[in-house]
Amino acid sequence: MGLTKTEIFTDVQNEIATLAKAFAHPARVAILHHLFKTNSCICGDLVEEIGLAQATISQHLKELKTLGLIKGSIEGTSVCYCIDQDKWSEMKHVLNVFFNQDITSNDCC
Amino acid sequence: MGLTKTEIFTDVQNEIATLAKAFAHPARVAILHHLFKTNSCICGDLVEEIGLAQATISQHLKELKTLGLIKGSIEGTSVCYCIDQDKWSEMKHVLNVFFNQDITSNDCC
DNA sequence: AATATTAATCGTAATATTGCAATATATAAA
DNA sequence: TTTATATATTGCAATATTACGATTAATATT
Repeated sequence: MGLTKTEIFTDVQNEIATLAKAFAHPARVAILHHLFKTNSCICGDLVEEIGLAQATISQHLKELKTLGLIKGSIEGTSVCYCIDQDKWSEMKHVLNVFFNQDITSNDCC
Repeated sequence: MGLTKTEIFTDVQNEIATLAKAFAHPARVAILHHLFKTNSCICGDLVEEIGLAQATISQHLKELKTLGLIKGSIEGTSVCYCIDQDKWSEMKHVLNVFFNQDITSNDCC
C-alpha cells in the first residue's frame, strides 16, 4: 500500500514521526549541517556543497521549510535560508521527551 | 529514482538519517512507546494494542531489531521484545550532538 | 528592453515503503 | 503425533520518496 494509517495513532506519535522524517534523509541532514556551520544564510551554495542537482536540493529545502525547521527570505535573485530557532527548540523538546522515556525503565530480556 | 546517494554524504550524516528513519513512522513510535510503558517484554500484544495486521507489526519490529534499538528473546511460542538500553543511549547521544548544534548559532534572516 | 542569474515547479523514471493475506516455521499442549 | 498458538516470511498492490532534466518565474544587470 505505502499509505500510513495516521488515524490509528496518537497526535504525539504522528508528530514524532513527522519530525523524524525531516532527518531521515542524509541530504536534509547535510543541509542542516551546512546551515549551522556557516551560521549564515545559504542559498545556491548548497547545490555546490552537496553533490545533488538544484531541483533536488530545492525539493529537500521545501520539505524542511514546510515542517518549519528552516525559513527563507528572498534577497535579490537568491534566497537566504536559515534555521528557525524557535521551531528547532520545539522539535528538540518533543523528541527529547520521547527519547528520555528510558530513564525509568529497566532491561527485561 | 528513489535511490538515496549515500556515498556523497559523510558517515555521520548517513548514520543520523538511518537512526531517524526508525522514528519516521508512527507505528514504530507506537511500538517503542508501548515497550517503554509496559516496562516489560511484549510480543503479540502489540498487534492488538496497535491496530495493524500481524505481518505489518512483525515487519516494523524487524526494522527496529535490525537497527539494534530493540532485542527479542524467544519464550516458548512467543517472542519477548524490549528496548536495548545501550543502543538506545548511543542513539540519543548521536542525535543530541546533532540537535545541539544550535547552541552557538544565531538567527540571520 | 534584452540578457543573465537564481530558485521553484513540473513531469517523469526508478526505487523504497507500507500494509496485508497467505503461507511457512517453530514450539507447546493434548 | 496431532493440534493449537505465536511469530516470521513471502508475494503482491498501492502509495511515497528520491533524483533530475526541462521549464517557468522573478529579479538584476547591461
